[in-house]
Order: sequence, then structure tokens, then C-alpha cells
Amino acid sequence: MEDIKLANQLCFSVYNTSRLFTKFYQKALEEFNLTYPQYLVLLALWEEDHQTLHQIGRRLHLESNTLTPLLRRMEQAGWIIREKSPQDKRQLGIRLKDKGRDAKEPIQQAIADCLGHEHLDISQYREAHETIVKLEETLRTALAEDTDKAKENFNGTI
Amino acid sequence: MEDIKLANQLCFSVYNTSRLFTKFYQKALEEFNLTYPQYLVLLALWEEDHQTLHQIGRRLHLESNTLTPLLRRMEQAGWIIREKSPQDKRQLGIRLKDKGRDAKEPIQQAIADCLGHEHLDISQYREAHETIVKLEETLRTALAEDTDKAKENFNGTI
DNA sequence: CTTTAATCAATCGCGCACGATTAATTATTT
DNA sequence: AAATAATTAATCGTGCGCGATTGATTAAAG
Repeated sequence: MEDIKLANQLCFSVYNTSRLFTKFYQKALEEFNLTYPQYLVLLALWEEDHQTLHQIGRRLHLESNTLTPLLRRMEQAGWIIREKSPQDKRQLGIRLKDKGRDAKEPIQQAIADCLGHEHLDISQYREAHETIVKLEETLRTALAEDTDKAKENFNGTI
Repeated sequence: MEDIKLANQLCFSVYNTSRLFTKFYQKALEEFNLTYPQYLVLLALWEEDHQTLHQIGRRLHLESNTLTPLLRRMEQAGWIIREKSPQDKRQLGIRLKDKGRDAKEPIQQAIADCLGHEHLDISQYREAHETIVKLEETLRTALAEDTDKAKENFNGTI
């Protein structure tokens, strides 16, 4: 029963921190008319251009119900191009446009400026990152196991 | 420049963990037709009944644009009552209905069951909580300072 | 007492998240 | 080759978050 209290506090802190972090990024990305999730897509494409919606979803843990409209907005804004793959017409290929490629340095610079401006010494949060990644993994596997069990039951009863 | 990479990773982890945690709670709260933010409101009211929208907002770091519709839905579902304060007709008082009060134990039990069912040993995350709260505070003060500066400039130029 | 400022809830618009379903295409089985 | 299953993106509906504005009410200043 004491566990619930801790879980409540931990979840609430993570929830608050996530919103604050997003707000911080929104401020840095404001001048580019980018949202934080859109920036995540750019990060993925900067690392490897020309991925499918599905691949981007795997990386960001998002699905088509979120990504389809988001990517459409990014295409509308000229960051990317969406085009059906000729080989597999189920897939949607996502490629950077020049605007998206060229914006890499200025965007990173804007974020760096914001970090400096806010006197945010992120380097001291290396341990926080480790801690949170571990928590993330624990939650992901726990929730995945649960989904697996549901599938087992589903297959078992049919 | 290395800081940006760490900030990106840290923010992304927090963002993922928040979504996973919310998903975990949604599962536990499913049977009560409650969302995680609605559960947060109940938590606040269980601790102290009869608060104003503004007070709840201060506790949850949410404002009327989020809370007004959320509380309306909770009233619709019979958890709470919303009523204008007679003393100060600007304020909206929020009180638990019987359904909201009586659900405390069953809801906490459902969450405890979920914790057990998922084999989530939350107690090992006491340090994670401390780390994340510190990060939360850093971000909150950094963003608040920035808002203050904006206000200063605003007042200064007028 | 009247004007002005501050407070508070509500409203509006937009962009996620996400459970659930659908439709199209490809892979697999029979 | 035909039937079946799996994969993929799109669609739909709901509920947050939140920047911005509005309107009502109360407090403060002149």
C-alpha cells in the first residue's frame, strides 16, 4: 500500500517533468514553427533519411494514428515528402526536403542557445538519464508482457 | 553541443516514461472509466475535499483551459460537484460526491493489484523519484525565470 | 465613489496520444 | 491458383495540454 503512494508520486513527477521539458523545447522550436514530436521526427530523419512511417513509429514508439496526421502537417510545412513505396505499396516512405536537411544546424543551435540562456546544466543529469531509461525499460517490458498474456489467452480460448 | 545530445536523450526518455506510466494507470483505472488526469483530481480531493478549480490547478500544474472541460466530464460521470462560490462568484468550488469518496479504496486496490500483477517493484525507484523531482524543479525554475524576464521587459518598455 | 487593475473561470483553436476499426496490399498456406 | 493470414497506413472518436483571448467579478488606487 506504501508502494501505491510512491508510484503515484513517481508517475506524477515524470508526468510533470515531461510537460516541462516539452515546454522548454517548444520555446526553442517556436521560431521554426515546429512542435516537439515533429522535432523528434526530424532527429530520426537526420540520423537516417528515407525511412518508412512504420520505421519512424518504431523509433518514436508512435503509431499511424498519431504519425499520419503529424507527417502530413510536416509535409504541408515543407519539411519532408511522403510517398508510397513502389516496391511495397502498403508502406509510406518519408524523405527530408532541403528545408528539413538545412535546418539541422540552426535548430540545434537554437536549442543550445536556450540551454545556455536558461542556465540549464544538462550535463549533471547523466545519472538521471540512466535512472529514467531503466524505469522506462521496466515499464515497457511489464506492459508488453501483459499484452502478450492477453494474446495468449485470446489464442488459447479460440 | 554534446549537451544537446544529452538533453535530447533525457527529454525523450522522460517523454516515453510518462506515456508508459500513464498507460499503466489507464489500465488500472479502466474499470472505473477514469483517465489518469481525472485520477489526479481525485487524489487531490481525497487529501482535501472542497477546493476551488484554481487550487486544484496549482496542485496539478494545470489551468482552466484544461481543467474546466475535465471537471465537467467528472461531474457528468458523478464523481464530483461543481458550484460557484457564493462568497466570490469568480471561483468554482469542487466537492466530492459519494461516488468519488467511496471509490477511494477500490481504486487504490485496483492500482495495487496492477502493480503486483505486472511484478513492478516500485519501491526500488525511490532514488529515481528523488532524481526526477530534482530535474523537475530545475526545469520549473528555469522556465519560470524566463517568464519573469519576459514580464520585466514588458513592464519596462511600457 | 469611481476608475483601474487584478483575479478567476470559461472559451477557442490546434496538435498530439491512443484505442479501435477499416481498407489496401503483400505473404503464407492449402 | 485460391483462400487465408499478416502487415501497413489511414480513419474515427475522445481526452488531454496549452497559448491566447474573453467576460465576469472582486480588489486596489486615485
